[in-house]
Amino acid sequence: MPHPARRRAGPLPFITCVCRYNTQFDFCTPAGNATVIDNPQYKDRMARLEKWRLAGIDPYGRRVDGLISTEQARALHSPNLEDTPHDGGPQARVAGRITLLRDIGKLIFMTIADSSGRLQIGVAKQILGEKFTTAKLLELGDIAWFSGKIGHTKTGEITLWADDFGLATKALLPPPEKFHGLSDTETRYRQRYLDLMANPQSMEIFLARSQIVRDMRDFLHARNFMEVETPMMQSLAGGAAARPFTTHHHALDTDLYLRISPELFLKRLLVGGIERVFEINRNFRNEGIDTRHNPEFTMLELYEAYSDLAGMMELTQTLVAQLAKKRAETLHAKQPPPTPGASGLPQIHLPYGERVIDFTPPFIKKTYAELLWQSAQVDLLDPASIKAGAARHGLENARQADTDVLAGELFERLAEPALAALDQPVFVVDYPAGLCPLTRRNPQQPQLAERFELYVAGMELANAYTELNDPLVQEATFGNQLAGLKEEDSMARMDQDFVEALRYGMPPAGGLGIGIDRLVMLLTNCTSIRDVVLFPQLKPRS
RNA sequence: GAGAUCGUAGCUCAGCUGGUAGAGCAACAGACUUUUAAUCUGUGGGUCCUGGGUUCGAGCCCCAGCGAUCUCACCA
Repeated sequence: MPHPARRRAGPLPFITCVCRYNTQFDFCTPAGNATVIDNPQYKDRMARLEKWRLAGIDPYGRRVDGLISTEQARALHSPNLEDTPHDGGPQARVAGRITLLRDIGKLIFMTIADSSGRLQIGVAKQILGEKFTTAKLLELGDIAWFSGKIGHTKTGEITLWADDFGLATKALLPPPEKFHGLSDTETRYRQRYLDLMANPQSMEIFLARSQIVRDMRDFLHARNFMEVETPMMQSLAGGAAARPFTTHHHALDTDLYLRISPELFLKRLLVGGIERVFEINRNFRNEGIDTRHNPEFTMLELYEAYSDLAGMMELTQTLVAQLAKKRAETLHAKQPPPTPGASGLPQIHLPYGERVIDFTPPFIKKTYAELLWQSAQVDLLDPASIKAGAARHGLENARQADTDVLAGELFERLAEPALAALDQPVFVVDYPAGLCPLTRRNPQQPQLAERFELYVAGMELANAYTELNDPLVQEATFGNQLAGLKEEDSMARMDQDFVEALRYGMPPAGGLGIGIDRLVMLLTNCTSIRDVVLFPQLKPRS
């Protein structure tokens, strides 16, 4: 089986060899990396590495059996200190990175960190015997395992008294400063591993993110949704309005786009008979980067046959409130809630930046028209009023542009800031139809579409609608878009295959998208998306 | 795209009106059997982001560039 050629990025020189699959692999040597060579502590640690080798120990060890987490080890100690002897309760074996080291002669206290937390290790010459000399070689940043009895010190710190240990991995570069951690934002993002090892708060955010996504999947599976994966490389980037990234497939000699939305493929699955379907995965949009936008971001998108906007609203509210409740309980286990429940009803409060968001359902519901009227004194259903409002507020394209587009601009400029001031999630409903080419229109008021967006702290968190399943209307809408918009706006590209799928019949359905990164931001009190994306996109270092 | 702020030791940060580059942690040498950011004694460590300019003299002032953060703009 042929292997794809792999190349490691970076400024290092490459040595190319031919492996037995007759495929070229590149390996980089550390020799060319000036920043490493110039670091004097690197040389000191290289010397230490040799000492391990001279002691007959491979500084890059192998598998370690019988490990428990530091959290489990800690739990082996009885809650009452006196019930476990200070110098020896149950036997345990733990492993982790050495984050603190206090050498006081014939006794060394180390603090090791694993993904569950931290634990103090007592390394005493009296207990460890001859191996103590080797243990003295351990330094900050090394990864090691320790066996011993769980006890405590006279100050009450739960401690594993090591009777055996091993070096798992030697660290050749020093870890970040032990007390202040790593605060340089650029290094935190570019070398996230340093952030994770030095800043427990950062680790906690990504653990929380993982838990949130997992709970979301559980929630959807409980409602009989089926998870799927649809193409990320599409020959037409549809389902949203955004500039796509372009790439090229050599064998097919064809340009492809990274998807900006999975929508049109998920709806094809509705046609195929998958009645409840969801996907949690990346979308890619070639647009600006700021505290709320990363070029690749994770979306939950789901479709439910025989449902509609109201169904999506119930699902969204239940899901978001449930996730927020769990998060609040986690936080409140550590510290009391920011505000006490006022009315005796269960309250779900989470801190966000300077304020506290109340996720207690039901969420507020406001119509697009009423928000537009309050903020811009414009009547959504009166084109003349919109035109006048656009002119009044100095929109450049007030004369020629479509009134729904103008209303959308006024809404973003004037109504969204007002939404940002609210400390509760808000459903904005009844969007102008011209802004919703994939949405079913309101039968009573055809100018409006059956769509909502959920705003929290001024962020668009969710977007949902009653799906348009009439192929004739869909084709006409695509056609109108095609006529009116620029080439680079991908909604303007007619997806004939999708329209054909609709002709076979797509059940009436509700559809929903939730921005996972933004949801995690809200639930973990992060005001920048870069703090909830492990490796956010930054400019390459020159 | 515009503005503001920032870039100094491995890390966290000082640096006065422009006058020989500083601290803590980390490192190195040593002491220490209950520490908790251990402590104590001693030592070494710098492309002050890069390139120009002004000046007798620039970490500091000026210009340009690179990178970052935030705000605004763009983004249905």
